[in-house]
Amino acid sequence: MKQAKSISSYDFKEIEKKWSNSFSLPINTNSKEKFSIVLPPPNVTGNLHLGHALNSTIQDVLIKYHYLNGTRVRWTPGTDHAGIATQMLVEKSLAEEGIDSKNIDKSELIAKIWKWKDENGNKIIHQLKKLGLSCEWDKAKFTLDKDMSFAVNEVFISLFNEGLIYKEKTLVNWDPSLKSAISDLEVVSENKKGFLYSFKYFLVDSDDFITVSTTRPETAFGDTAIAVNPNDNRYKKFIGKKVKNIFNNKNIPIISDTYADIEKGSGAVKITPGHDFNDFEIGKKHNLEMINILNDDGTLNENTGKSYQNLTIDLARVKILKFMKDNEIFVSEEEVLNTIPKGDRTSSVIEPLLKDQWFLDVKQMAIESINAVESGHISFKPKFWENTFFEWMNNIKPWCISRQILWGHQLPVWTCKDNNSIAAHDAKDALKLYKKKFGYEPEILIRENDVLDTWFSSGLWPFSTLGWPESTNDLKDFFPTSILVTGFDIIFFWVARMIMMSLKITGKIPFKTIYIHNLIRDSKGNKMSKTKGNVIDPLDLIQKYGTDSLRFYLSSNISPHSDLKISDNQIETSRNFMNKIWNAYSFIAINSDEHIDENDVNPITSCEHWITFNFIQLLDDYKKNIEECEIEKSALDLYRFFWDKFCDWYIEVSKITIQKNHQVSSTVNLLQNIFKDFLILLFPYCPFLSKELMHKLTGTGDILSLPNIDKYSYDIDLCNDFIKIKKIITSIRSLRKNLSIPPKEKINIYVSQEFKDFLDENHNVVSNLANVDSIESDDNCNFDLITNISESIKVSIKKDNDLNYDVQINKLKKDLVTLQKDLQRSESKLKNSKFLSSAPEDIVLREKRILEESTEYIKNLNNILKQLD
RNA sequence: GGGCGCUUAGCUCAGCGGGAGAGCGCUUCCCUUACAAGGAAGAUGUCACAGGUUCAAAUCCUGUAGCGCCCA
Repeated sequence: MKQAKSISSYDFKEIEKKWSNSFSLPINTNSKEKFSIVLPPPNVTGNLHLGHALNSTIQDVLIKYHYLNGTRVRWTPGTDHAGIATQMLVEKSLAEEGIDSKNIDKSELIAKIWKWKDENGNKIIHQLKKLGLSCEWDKAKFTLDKDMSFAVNEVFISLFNEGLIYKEKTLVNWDPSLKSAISDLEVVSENKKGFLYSFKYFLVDSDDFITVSTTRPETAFGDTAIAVNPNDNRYKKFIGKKVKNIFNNKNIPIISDTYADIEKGSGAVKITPGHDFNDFEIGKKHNLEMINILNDDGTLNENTGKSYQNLTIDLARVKILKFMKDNEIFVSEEEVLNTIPKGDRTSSVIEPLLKDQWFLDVKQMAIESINAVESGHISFKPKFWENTFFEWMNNIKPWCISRQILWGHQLPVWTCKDNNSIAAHDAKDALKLYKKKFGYEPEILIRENDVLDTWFSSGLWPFSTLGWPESTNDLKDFFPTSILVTGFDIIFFWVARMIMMSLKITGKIPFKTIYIHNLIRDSKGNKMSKTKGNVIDPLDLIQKYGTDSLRFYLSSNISPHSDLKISDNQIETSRNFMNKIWNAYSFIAINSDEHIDENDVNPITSCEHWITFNFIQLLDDYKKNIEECEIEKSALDLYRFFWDKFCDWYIEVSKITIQKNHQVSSTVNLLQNIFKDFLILLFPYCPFLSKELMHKLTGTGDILSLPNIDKYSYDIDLCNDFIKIKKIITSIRSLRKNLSIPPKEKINIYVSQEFKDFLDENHNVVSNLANVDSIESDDNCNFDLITNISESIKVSIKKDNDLNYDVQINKLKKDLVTLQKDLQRSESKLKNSKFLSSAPEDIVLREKRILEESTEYIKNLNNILKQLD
């Protein structure tokens, strides 16, 4: 062995510092193949969390792999303006300074939000960059960029002109703290203990009454009917009559509708069309009056009378219950679990409220999206997510796209006094178009104040980021994109809307594959949340274990069926793997000259043939798995190949070859080459370590294409020889262990003459790796042996009375039992004529082989055991 | 209430029609000159339960139970 060079130890921090920001990929100009991804834009308010790390690592593995495979790749990053979240955040920080945002001029507040964005909005991008991603950072977009906004307007105008975007006064989800409408998707249900109150409505001029139940007694001010089921014998006689609503002094009708469930409660239900989505439908059907009883901030309004006006709902509820009791119409209260709708951003209780809002009719777009998935033009991976997608798309409702907040894309709609509206890019255009459309000059055109739902602009992301509506080369080359990688939580919010928008606006699918990955949970399986205080910061993990370790951990532990429970142990396993690779490089470095000859890769020893064969196999599986997006399988293959094969056997055998053989250059060259090519395969997963070691090995950190596999060759017979050698080495070590022979003590072993001839050629390997002195034939030996036997390999050492054979005997006995089971199974299978006629030939042959081998094996084992007893 | 997913070694999870696997943990031995973040040799399972299909089921089908998620 050559003189040891000074070898540093694995220090990921140094490596990461050295190679940070060096992962932009040169363009594969010659390729016609294209592979493109758009990064799900994180919110500008965001901080890097493990979900981002997982999400972007998956994409990075795919991008780097496809790049190495010679494809032209494009990965566009960017950020989302996150309307509600960002505005709330800025308002909160203003409040901390003692400034109430309500007292600030609108344009001033918008300016403050922009200032915040300019100062803090790139934080998440900087954090993402730490991961070593091959995004095209210089092409990063922000959803409020000029060109993105232009695209938004363009889409809006087109949908508006088609009549799909319209304004309607209807019941919407109203967030009283935001004073804005939100979409049904942004409402989350929360279970909470509450009460179901029952009270009486007396019929007009009668002592008869109907009992109704509600969890929201204060809405009685808005009750405009009582519904009973037409088949309910108790109430049939009341249908068409009226009850007196003493809360709003109206006589309200008793209507007949199957909506009232005979079995439920009293069977009669109060109808509040102004504050309940179901009741709203009933109200429309029966032409009922709709009374709004709430102010925009959620307090009661003038329609509830002076003594209730401006009370909060909680206070009003207490008061109205007292009123019911005082007036002897209160019947009962019962504790129940009810679902409270809350805003996903604000956690405020959401009120259904009658409001003028803008909607996008997505029904037809949804049908076309379903078709695209059903026909296989777009496919989900794992496929079962398609069901979730279909379920939602089949029940889709018009999308409320207007928000009464400041931060976002202002609706490009101008309205005249006479309520005619026109959509346009700017006021000048609007005027021109208005005249053209309506045939006269409007008195004054006023732009809508509302801004669009944030998801409207992100719905255009796959094509707007590539330059649409301009017909750019990027759009031509990289749209539709190849794959979308995202979490299941935004299938409805984002994925579905991108599909709808893309099909509608461009006539093309936005992406061919949707790769849905799961969540990352804490080690106990709990969802990470700030309130629980169990959030693990990926940057902390990077600090502790290194970026490559985190990336390798994440990409090798994805599971399509279950969430990923973060585990320090497993990250450590990845870190150990990095260290192993580093150290293997040290070994190679110590034993190699300055340069590597990339063409000298002819295997000589059986081990070299074997490792070459295995590397070719690895590359094959690796490509197949990544192309199927099963990056965790490739990661595991890399691990197994490198640790179990490359290090445990190939390096160990190479040591012997290098030590014993003076002509080592071919050995070292092959070692270097396979290691170098392994680094290429590692690169998509662990870019820092790969680049560093590539740099050390070749003098350049360039990793530009997948290994050229054609230069490798192997002889399968020699591969099989090495498998035999491995087995005998293991067998000797096992025997040594079972007999408690110290590892350092050299032993003589005895094998069959035939096997001895085979081993002679490989004497060095066996004697070194099993610490064997001599290998003799057992044919004519005149003393007792103790034997280890496995499959066709039998190895013995001389019996020595100082040794204890019990462990070995027990092992052999145990083996015997297992073998007898195997034998029985094979026998019964082969006796079965149906098995012989139905099973495929290779299975039958294998069964026959097992039978033969285990028979022979058992015979030998029995003989040996007999001798030992 | 509707839908989806899961149940395999002590723990975390692969495998998804033909001889039960990995990592961590565990046992024993070894600081052997790439690596103790390491090496060697091991132990460990009615593959949730019950039926069915099949020559053959952890794997496919049906049902049951438990856990989790989504929608209402």
